[in-house]
Amino acid sequence: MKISVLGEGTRCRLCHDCTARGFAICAALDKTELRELAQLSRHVRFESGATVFAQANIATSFFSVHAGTLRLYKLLPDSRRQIVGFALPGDFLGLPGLPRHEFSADAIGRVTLCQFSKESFATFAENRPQLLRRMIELAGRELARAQEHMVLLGRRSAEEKIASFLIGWRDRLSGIGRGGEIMPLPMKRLDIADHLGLTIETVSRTFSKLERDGVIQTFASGVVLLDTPRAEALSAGIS
Amino acid sequence: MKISVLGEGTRCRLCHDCTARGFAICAALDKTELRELAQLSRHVRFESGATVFAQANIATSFFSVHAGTLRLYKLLPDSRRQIVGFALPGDFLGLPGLPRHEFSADAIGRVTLCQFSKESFATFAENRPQLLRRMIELAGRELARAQEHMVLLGRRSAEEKIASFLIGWRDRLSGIGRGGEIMPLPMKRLDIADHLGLTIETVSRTFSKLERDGVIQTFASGVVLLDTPRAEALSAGIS
DNA sequence: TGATCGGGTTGATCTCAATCAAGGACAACA
DNA sequence: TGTTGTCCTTGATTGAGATCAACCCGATCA
Repeated sequence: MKISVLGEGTRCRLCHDCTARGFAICAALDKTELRELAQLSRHVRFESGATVFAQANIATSFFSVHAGTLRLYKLLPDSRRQIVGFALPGDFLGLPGLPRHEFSADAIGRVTLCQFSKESFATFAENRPQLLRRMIELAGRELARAQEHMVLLGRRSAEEKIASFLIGWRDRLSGIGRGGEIMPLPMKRLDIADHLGLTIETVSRTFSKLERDGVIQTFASGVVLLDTPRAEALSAGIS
Repeated sequence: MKISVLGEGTRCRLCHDCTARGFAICAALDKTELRELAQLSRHVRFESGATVFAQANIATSFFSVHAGTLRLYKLLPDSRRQIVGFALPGDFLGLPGLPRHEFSADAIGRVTLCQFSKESFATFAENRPQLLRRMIELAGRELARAQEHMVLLGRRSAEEKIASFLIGWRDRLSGIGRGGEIMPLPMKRLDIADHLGLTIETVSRTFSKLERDGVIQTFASGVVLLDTPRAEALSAGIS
């Protein structure tokens, strides 16, 4: 496995001016606690395509995404794949109470994470209601996102799916201060297809259609929303 | 709204020999706390079809299901519907951190719930790590279920969807001690369709096919799994 | 310079589930 | 007893997206 642990010296510096701290689990902690938690963590890096953890394996760690994007997915025995989400900086991976990983996670491009042993994190959190409440909050937000995605998978057309995906991605990026004219899409067409319950061909055709209709413009570096109201209408299911 | 609040006298009796207590959040509480929490709750009853709360409304209460089944669903503006789940006794409804209801909930048959004001529940939970951890656990379990459902919606055939649904329903019922030869399905065909991303006709046809193939047998009162291994194989995606 | 490869696009055809349409079973009720 | 309404089933047809197939483009490399 392509995993490299960064040196001890890097640890605190990373935590100190961590760009993800505002939205990560750490937001619930004061300075002292932050330092204490940093002692329990190690920073790990994964190169593009590397698997951080695999579905059904015993989960021994929690992770907090520091930089990069991950795809989180479940596989069926015949290798059909459903990407249940993409993780961005600030996202917390792992759930107390479930002994095994519920999905696999791998890096899209280079990724760095804070890794905590489940036990030590649990001990640390045990009597810190503020941190526990923060975990509930993050879990709730994740659950809301999952439910919204069920609507997409169960009840939307291909065009609506792509539009929803783009609007949702834009919102997530701007939520972590990465908004901008041109929106990077680090994942491949196949990832998008497996996220939206489509095939790669349908994704490609739908991008082409949206471009032909003047809703978006695609570049190697990402996508620009030309007709945001139209995209938002499609995303909302008005049409 | 068809809502009736049960008398004060009923309150404690219900809590005392509550059939859902073992799997509800209350499982995290000791006797004293349980009594204290009971003070904050009121028991409410909804008749079949009544709406407990509606999507996008301000959430002022949390609920814990005491008896009955609810459908939890999201609507698109043009009235397409996705049922994101069914709630059973022990399920907790509502999430701290989100001001509005993320979905609507209504009763399938008669339902009774424990209702808590969000504020008083939050105050009660504030410094009870055990309760907070229990909430994380329940949220995590719910999230895992949501992700499994995404696989179903995005990557499974109609036949696999129905088989998965039946197996999942069986497991949930047995998880709350309601397992049995004949499995009641309180929801209508349309509910199943809107849960699985199908139409009512496809659900009906697929039930017929599974019955023709000797996998299930349907009765007015529910369904019997005749060929469980076959149903489980379909459910797992092996076929 | 050409060969190879991964990722993406586009066209032709097929298929599974949606849609359209009709009718059956059963309960509630006048 | 017939009427109405709800829920479910079944058949015929359609259509959105899957599948099959070909090709494009840029990067890498011999």
